[in-house]
Amino acid sequence: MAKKYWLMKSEPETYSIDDLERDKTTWWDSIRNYQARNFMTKEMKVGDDVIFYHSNATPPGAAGTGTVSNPAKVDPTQFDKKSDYFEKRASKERPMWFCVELAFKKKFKNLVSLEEMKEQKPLENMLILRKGNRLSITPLSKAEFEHLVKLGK
DNA sequence: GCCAACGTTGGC
DNA sequence: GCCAACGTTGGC
Repeated sequence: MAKKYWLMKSEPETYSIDDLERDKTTWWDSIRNYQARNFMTKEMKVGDDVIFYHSNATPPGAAGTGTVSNPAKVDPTQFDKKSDYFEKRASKERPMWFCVELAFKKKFKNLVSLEEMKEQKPLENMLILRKGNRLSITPLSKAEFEHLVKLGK
């Protein structure tokens, strides 16, 4: 299957592109949204390219790139009673939530702010720009991905 | 299976 | 801190 492209949101106060650069890879756990989960379990493949997006930031925007480095596995945080992400409906036999591993690729020299993205004709169909969109993982076209990389250089 | 209430996200 | 948008929950 052809390589896909994704945009993954994170609040930099929680986990930023700098954290990913330091860690090299991270498991994208604690996702509690069915649509995002289904992207991870059904559509994301090792080698897919990812835009790392800073939400709830000043300013919000695309901060860098990564790549999917491991396919979806069971998200361990759903079994941790002390975690905010504990899921009482889940069991080891029937886990509900999954996570992929993301590897650092590049930090953008220039953060591509949300404001800048809105001005870009080639990006006008991006889901992230749609008002009220809260989905933390969204698919991108190859052209959108490449345009963002160009702007970030 | 509908839908109102509620909680969360995220830009501003 | 406000509020619009949207997903989820739960009563019926």
